[in-house]
Amino acid sequence: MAVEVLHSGVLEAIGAEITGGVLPAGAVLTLEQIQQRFGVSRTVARETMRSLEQLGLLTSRRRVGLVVRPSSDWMVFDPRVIRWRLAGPGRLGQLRSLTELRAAVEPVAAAAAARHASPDEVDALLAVSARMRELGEAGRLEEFLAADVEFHALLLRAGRNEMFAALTGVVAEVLAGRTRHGLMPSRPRAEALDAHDAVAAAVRSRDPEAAERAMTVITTEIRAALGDLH
Amino acid sequence: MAVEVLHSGVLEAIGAEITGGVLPAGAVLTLEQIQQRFGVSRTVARETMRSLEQLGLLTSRRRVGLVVRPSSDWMVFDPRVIRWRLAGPGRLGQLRSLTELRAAVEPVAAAAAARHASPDEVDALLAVSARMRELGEAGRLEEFLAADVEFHALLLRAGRNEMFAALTGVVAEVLAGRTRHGLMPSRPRAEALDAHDAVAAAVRSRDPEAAERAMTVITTEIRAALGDLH
DNA sequence: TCTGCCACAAAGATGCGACCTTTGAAACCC
DNA sequence: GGGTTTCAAAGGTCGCATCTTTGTGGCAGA
Repeated sequence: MAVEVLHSGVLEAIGAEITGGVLPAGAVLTLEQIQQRFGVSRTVARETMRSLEQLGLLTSRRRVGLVVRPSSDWMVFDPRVIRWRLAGPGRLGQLRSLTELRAAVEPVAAAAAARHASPDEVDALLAVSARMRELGEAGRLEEFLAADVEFHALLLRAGRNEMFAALTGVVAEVLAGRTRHGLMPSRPRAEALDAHDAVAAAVRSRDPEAAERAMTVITTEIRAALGDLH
Repeated sequence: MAVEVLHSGVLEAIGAEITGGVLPAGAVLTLEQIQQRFGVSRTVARETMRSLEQLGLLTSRRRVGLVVRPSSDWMVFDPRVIRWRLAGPGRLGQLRSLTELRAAVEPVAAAAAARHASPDEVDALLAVSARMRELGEAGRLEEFLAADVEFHALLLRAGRNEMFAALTGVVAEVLAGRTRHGLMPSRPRAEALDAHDAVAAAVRSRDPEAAERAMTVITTEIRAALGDLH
């Protein structure tokens, strides 16, 4: 990340504008405009355009320009798109739909983890859930968030399914988003800590059903917390 | 697809080689090689490289070249990556992981559809499930597949959750993949047809739990069919 | 001989400007 | 008025020049 190339800056700017609704579907850009606005060469403008095209944010048409596509065409699983949307208006809706996805996948992933996790992964899960309890009870929210992310990442990877593992980034964004938007109690609830312990314990005892149930407790609580914001 | 630009051809070729394992993780390409091998300009080689980079298939490092990344870094939700992998070796593993994802998401999506589907969508679901029965009993597999894809696409969209809707392409690929690989009986099983009807009926009567149960019947059957191939 | 610093070169990153190709749309003809 | 032709706008491709980063090998000192 350190040495981000030129192209990225332009991408970030336009990507945020499109996902944030500043540039609505149907709006038209041209390479020329991009070059002038950002003071970059055609090469860079073109590469940026290609990136945006791959994200489904726009399509390029000869003689017309770069046309912004409707949100239904966006690649909403892409981490960048998720980040932009969580940073813009409509972030609550985004958080809600992501949370529903989590609620669907994570229980099943927990069951898979109970079947396939390696001994090392089991140990790591237990260790992280213990750490979550310490940090949570000490009110160290920053570190608690990091541990929470690690817990879910471990679990998703332990299921030995690359599609689940690929959702690690999504879950991390959701967790971070919750914290950023004050949807977390100042001290994690004891039920949440217990549920994480229960998931880890179920994985250790190779009990898929128990793991699934315990994870469902977690996702249900999260959905409830989001629901309160209606 | 008609007017494919140059850049796409190169992308397809290299993308397929990487995802197919011809170019293993750690392999190194250079822009120069790409230019010569495909007879394209540096611009095209660069744009291709950017595309592959966004898909997580490789990273570019100065003084080194374009390094192929391990499969754990690939954006496995991207439709192109899915298509390439289903076309190459390891397609069965890919089909299996995608099916697990479906099994996790679709029941929840069915429940969401029961809550949020519009009257038009309900009608469409009922119509398509009826059509599936006709086509299935007539043994017209091609058309049956198309109707099947439409059914699941409708359902995913009706849940009013963009993340679910974004999985339409994944489901379509899985269904098509099953048919292509002879995992479908020559005549769809009556239980499957009944289950689709049951999902549609549950959505009509706004019964999320019933919709979820009925969809679980479908996904369970599919997983069983895949399991037989061990 | 081993260690560390430095210069060189390889390969990507960026920039430019010319020319090609497609295509929307206006001008024109029947 | 409708179909056809012409034109120009905007992306697509190209090749080359220059800049920047960084791996590597060589040289010098301990």
